[in-house]
Amino acid sequence: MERVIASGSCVADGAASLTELDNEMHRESGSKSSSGRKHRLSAHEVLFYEGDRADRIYEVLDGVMMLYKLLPDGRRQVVYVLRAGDMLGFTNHDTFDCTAEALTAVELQVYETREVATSPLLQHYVNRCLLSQMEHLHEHTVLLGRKSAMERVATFLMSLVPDRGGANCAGPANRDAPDMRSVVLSMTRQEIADYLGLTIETVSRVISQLKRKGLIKVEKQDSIHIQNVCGICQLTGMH
Amino acid sequence: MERVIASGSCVADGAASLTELDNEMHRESGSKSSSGRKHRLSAHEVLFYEGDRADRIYEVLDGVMMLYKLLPDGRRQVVYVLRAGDMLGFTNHDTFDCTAEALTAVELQVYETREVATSPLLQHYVNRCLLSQMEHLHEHTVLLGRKSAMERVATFLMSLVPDRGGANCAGPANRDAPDMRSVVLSMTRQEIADYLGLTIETVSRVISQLKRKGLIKVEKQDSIHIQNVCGICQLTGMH
DNA sequence: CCTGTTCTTTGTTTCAAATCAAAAAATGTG
DNA sequence: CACATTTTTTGATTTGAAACAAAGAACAGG
Repeated sequence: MERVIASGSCVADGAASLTELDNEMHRESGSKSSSGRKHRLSAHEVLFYEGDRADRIYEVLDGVMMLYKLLPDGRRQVVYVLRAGDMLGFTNHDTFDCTAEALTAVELQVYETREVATSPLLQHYVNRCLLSQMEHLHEHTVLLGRKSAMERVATFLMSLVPDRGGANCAGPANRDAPDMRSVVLSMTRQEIADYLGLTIETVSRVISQLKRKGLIKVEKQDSIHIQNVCGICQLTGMH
Repeated sequence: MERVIASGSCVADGAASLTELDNEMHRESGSKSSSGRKHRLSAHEVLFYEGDRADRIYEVLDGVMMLYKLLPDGRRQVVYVLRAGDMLGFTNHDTFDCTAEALTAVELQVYETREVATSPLLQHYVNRCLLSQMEHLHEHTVLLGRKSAMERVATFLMSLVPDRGGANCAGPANRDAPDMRSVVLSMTRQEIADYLGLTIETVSRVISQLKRKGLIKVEKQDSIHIQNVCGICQLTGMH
């Protein structure tokens, strides 16, 4: 992945299949009138660029996306990671303030802006998403402003453990044996680094440290087995 | 100011005077039915603590407030600075996720949660605020994750220059001679440090550097004369 | 106006993470 | 499956900001 400092260009239009029924992933208010189109992205495809005209909002039905911003010299900061149920694309202005890129293959529900304005149900759901994102951003602000590299990585890992790091966790995942969980990162080391405000080398080193301490086991690059959830949790700086 | 790691306790109830008319500071949709109460805080008074039950939301009519979070060991991160027109207190849950403290004397408009639910006008305004805060948090995330100390302070100063750092700037302020502006910080060095993810010493040193370079002049502790807006702007990392 | 307190600045030292460099794994492709 | 490419890991060194320390300014209150 080259770190181009591009901008402009827009949605890579894909198969806009009119899909069956609203998936039951919504924790909130059952069905949300499945009038809209669906949109599919493959991994690392860009949905929209910062500065593009904003005319629709999206709900992640499946897969993982990220929002990021670039500085002119190429430094990147991932500002948000979106998973099933999360919404993206809302803005105060008529342009997007971040670039949205798929981390994995992604399925999206597409809503027109006016569609949101007319549906109170949808509006309510969008609002819930906004508030939940805001809260998460507050938490992430603390991470970036005040936590050590080890604390950042530990916090990141905990956020992937179902029912431990808030709502935003990776898929179904196994919650069988206590203190023995597997999490799927869905991000490269570089993406994790750009999310946690670190370098790729530091992320790698911290993961190695945790491995050496026996707290985690790296199954695949992308998949980490957390041997000791409590141990990791102690390292987040929050306990 | 001692850095207590307290929590609990609640709103220091003050003079809930029923005030005249809606102030005309609202850029949005003229009058917002001035049914509500007003609330006044003096500098460094806490409006609510993280974890307190959330039952009302507030609009800053005058003065400056901050939202912050504490880690158990006392590290603090200021996650947002609120000025006239900004709203605070909305949450996904029934508790606040941050502590809200006045940086200066503050006047607030108080809205009951149900009040917001019933007024479409108010709801619309709250939404605009949410989106604008979100956008600002994204920008601040980049600052905390990727910018140097110098870039952080320069960005902070620019945010206080009217019509240069987005909406969130200090009061009316003078926009007379080009390239000659005075900004009021409304924050101590410690508060700035906790906002920018730095230490008080680093903030002080960077300000001294800017002083030596002749880009700024410190009038009072709290008030900085920006001699060369372009110069500071070049240092934000965004140009 | 003096006096204690708090806040800010400046100097010195330390350290965690960045940078630079290169080997080792993993991944993809003809 | 061998080869080229990308990603990750590990090592050595540098560096920017933190931590520690202390002097100097600003401020509050009697």
